[in-house]
Amino acid sequence: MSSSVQSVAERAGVSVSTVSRALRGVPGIAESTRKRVQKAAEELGYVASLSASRLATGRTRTVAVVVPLLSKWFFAEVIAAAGRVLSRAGYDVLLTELSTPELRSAFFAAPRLQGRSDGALVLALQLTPEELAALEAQGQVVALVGSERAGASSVCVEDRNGGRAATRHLINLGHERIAFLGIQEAPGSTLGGVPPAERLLGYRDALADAGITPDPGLEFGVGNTVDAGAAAMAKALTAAEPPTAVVAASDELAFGALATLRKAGLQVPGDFSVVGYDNHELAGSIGLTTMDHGVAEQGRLAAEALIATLEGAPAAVERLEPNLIVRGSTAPPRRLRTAVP
Amino acid sequence: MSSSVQSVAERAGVSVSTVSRALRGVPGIAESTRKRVQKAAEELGYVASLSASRLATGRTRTVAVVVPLLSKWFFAEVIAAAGRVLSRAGYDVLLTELSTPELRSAFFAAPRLQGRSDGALVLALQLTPEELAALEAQGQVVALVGSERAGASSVCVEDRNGGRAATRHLINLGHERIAFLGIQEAPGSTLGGVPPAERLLGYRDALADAGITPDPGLEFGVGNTVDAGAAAMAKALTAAEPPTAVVAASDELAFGALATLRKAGLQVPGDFSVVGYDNHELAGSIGLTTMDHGVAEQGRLAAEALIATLEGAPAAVERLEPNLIVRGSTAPPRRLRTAVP
DNA sequence: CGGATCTTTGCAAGCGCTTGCAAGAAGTCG
DNA sequence: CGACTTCTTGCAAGCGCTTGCAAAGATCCG
Repeated sequence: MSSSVQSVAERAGVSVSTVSRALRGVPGIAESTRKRVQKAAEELGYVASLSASRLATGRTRTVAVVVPLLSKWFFAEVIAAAGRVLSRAGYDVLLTELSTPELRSAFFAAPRLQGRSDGALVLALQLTPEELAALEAQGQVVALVGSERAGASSVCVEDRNGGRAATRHLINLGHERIAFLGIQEAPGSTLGGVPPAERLLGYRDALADAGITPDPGLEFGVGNTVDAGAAAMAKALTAAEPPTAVVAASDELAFGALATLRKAGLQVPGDFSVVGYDNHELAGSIGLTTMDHGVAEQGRLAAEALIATLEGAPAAVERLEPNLIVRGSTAPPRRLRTAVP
Repeated sequence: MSSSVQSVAERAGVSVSTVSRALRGVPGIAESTRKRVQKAAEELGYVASLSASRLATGRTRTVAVVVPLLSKWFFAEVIAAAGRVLSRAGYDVLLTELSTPELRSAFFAAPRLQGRSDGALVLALQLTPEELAALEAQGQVVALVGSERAGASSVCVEDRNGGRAATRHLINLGHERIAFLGIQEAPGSTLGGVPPAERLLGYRDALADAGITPDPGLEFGVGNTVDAGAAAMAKALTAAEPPTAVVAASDELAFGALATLRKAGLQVPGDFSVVGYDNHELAGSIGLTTMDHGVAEQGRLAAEALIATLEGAPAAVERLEPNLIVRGSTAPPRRLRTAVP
């Protein structure tokens, strides 16, 4: 169990350096010797000391995954996908949740990854240049998900196209009064986990494309929770000329919107259409039309990019195109449906 | 950056051992010396090498969190809560997802935690005695969530009481035909992440308490997903004498049930009552009556127990009592409601 | 068959920190 | 003021593995 290279060396009748090389598959060891060493190691139940080899090599074969909030489905899903890739490649996964501004600044103020990991996979946090520099100063190779920075690998989604596609879908169905529920961080928060308002811009693009004059009164910015979505939807319904459809910047907001609509006695999609964003695990069961942006794939790709960079490849940027998934929450507005039986 | 104790020692004009002790706050160093050393360290941007101190001490100050499936809300929530406690106590969190039987057996077959962590926090997996022994043989202190084993700390929920309370709530409202949607692992799966059917037993207890003869045709065992819940609910509705309420063994199943009921045109709670189990983050927004069993608290308590054990305390077992949270998905059955205006 | 060329192995010097032990400095007390 | 504590600090021996370099053996070829 706690046997050392020494003991294996003695048992196999070779030197420690031979044991080290044999067990790690370093070329330059006779196959017969290697076998003998492996046998001895096995008989002794030998397991190389991680700390010792890390100290000697300076590499940890560990990747830190840094995430703003673990309990959100999106992050859990990305981490899971990235984790599978990483552990298959032999990397350990160190988890760091930066759920408050204090934790965030403390994390970047001290060299908290130094000697702990070879690379960092940073999800969603919009890193300041200083923060990125801090990570690099700690010897971390960094890969980003959901943002882009010079010098780091990243995978991001063409959210503007996504917002546009979601909105265009509604426009194509005949909707003209379309609300937008956007994600906006609480004013005081410096967590900075929210990506720029690309989705909102896409929404405006689509309206412009269709020659619809945007109504600022139909754009809402709220926290990314079901309840916030419900509240915003309720407010939207009180407009002088209420919308007939809504684009939500996340499925969670959309779930809230659906709850409000149901409570208001409006049929979806009969009276009102809803399109979400994320393709949340529950979106399918609920029948929500939404934008899929390959959440698991983002994790996978980012992990692969990070591993590649760790093994010497240059940093790479990957852009994912979101995809509209039409389910049962969207349909032509009632006005048109009665006209066209 | 990559300065060593040496350089700090020289700069402060002391020996390396003094630096080591000064920086770690070991008693027996004059306050003035400590100050001087700290200053030197700071000026040099010195950060102690983790691998080196781990090698020297034999402790990693890392805890492995082992979980069957990361992307389920329950696990993410537990991990998040545990992670906060652990990192506040200065422990790193190493994440291991055992999402398939192959990964599980590979994990326990090799000493994968040896030298990587001091302890393991194992969620939901019902460890075999051999698996637990394997972890202990690797020098891990282990704490369990959702199961109980001799020699390990654990926190678990009185699920039988929970099932009973959920069911009793419906009985008190006047329901008599009550279905149960239970969680059952796929037959081939050896993942073993599912706790024993305590909740089902509680359901039967409650029926027995009320003198209702249980109808095996109303008990369903399915995978723990929204869709499975929806399907099972659909089947339940086709019974010769259909139920008027259902107890679901998880909120996810309950979400599925709600979807089916809505699709079937049944009003909840007017025509049908549903009670879930978990108090899932979305349960509140959806208005689901459910059993809360302090998910985050389980993580917190388990992490605290693990830390305590790592610091020498004996293993401890904590039992949580689940709590009924009444929301809008339960009401007296229609028969009664019309009788009692 | 002898020297040149590979191959295979061992030596020893790290990697950077911790810690038991002992020595020197300082303080205490009768 | 000297013997005895009590504090502080340094020495040096690890912790267990990796790796550059050189030596020893094996192989090859004219």
